[in-house]
Amino acid sequence: MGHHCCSKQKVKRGLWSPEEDEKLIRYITTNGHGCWSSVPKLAGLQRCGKSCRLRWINYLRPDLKRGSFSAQEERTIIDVHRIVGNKWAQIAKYLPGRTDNEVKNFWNSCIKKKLIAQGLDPNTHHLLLPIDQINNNNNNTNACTLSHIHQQPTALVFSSNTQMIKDAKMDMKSPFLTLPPLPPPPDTSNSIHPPSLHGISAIPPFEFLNPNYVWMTTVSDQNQHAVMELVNRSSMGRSTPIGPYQINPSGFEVLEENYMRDTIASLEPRKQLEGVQQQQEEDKVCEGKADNSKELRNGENIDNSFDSCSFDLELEYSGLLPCGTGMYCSSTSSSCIDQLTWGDC
DNA sequence: AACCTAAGCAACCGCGATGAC
DNA sequence: TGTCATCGCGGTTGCTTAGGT
Repeated sequence: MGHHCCSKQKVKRGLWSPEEDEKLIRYITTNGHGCWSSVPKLAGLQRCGKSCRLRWINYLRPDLKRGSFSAQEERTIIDVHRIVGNKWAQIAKYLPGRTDNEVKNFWNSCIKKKLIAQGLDPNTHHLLLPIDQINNNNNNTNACTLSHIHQQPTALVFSSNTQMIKDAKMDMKSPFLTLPPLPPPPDTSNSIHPPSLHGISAIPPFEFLNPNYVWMTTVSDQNQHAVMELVNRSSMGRSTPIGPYQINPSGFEVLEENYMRDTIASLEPRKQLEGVQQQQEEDKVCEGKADNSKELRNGENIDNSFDSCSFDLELEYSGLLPCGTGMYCSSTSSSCIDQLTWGDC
């Protein structure tokens, strides 16, 4: 049985033969596809127009990039998916040479499983399990606990008690340092807008990171907020605050977005930042995402998760990082947070 | 070598959006 | 304004292949 659009035609189904591919390529390269429903007849194919279109878009187009996805592409998919959800066509716009079908298949066969294995909900990108459960599973009961889920490249989950955060500044070389910014889609003039960065709640502003900077985190007692600062490595002590963020079990939340944006813009100006900011006003979806970051995890109100005397600072830091390049190091000493670094150890 | 299983991928299906009439 | 054809997208299916036993 053919498609409804070509049920009257006798059409072939299944895999395309090289001869069929050649016919379709020859026809489209010389004539263009025009009306897809007429393509099979004009090209001499026993296929329906829909099948021809799909074959061309997903496989025969000359600008397609074949082969496995790079770490950067994987990173991009995760980041955009966090914002737009299962909008594969929109995600694919950020990956030149990749099709929505390809992105979708890669997500379902690879990324989705990785995220689940890391205890992250692939739909919401939030934690599936309570942080303490993850810690217990790792059999690490030290007060300064780092739970880098083994062999899982895209997430880092760690917790520490309040006093340590107060006593020590956390110097965390971000795993995103080597990753380039989220590229704009090839054509931003069409109806598909670049995804807004507004409301990204589960991650620090990775796209603005620079190898010359390290993250420093302090905790504000009154507001129960953690303030993240970017500190210039070459002039330690001269910090450039990016925060404040509220750090909650769901991740980071920017409390003063304009402050962050202005500061970041001065550090790492992005060409498309203005467009992104405009889009922030329109992007209701992302507002919802931002609200989600305030929502409960395991039924607890976020405010309640910060005990005034002793709360666990929990950072969910999910982002793409190829296996092996982001080995996470931890010290078990009481001052270990000072020594938490990514990389060489 | 044969069988089984899971992963990866190409293709199909169904539905909503859009535009022409 | 309603109907129909077409397009585009997301979800799903099923085939192929690689790896393990």
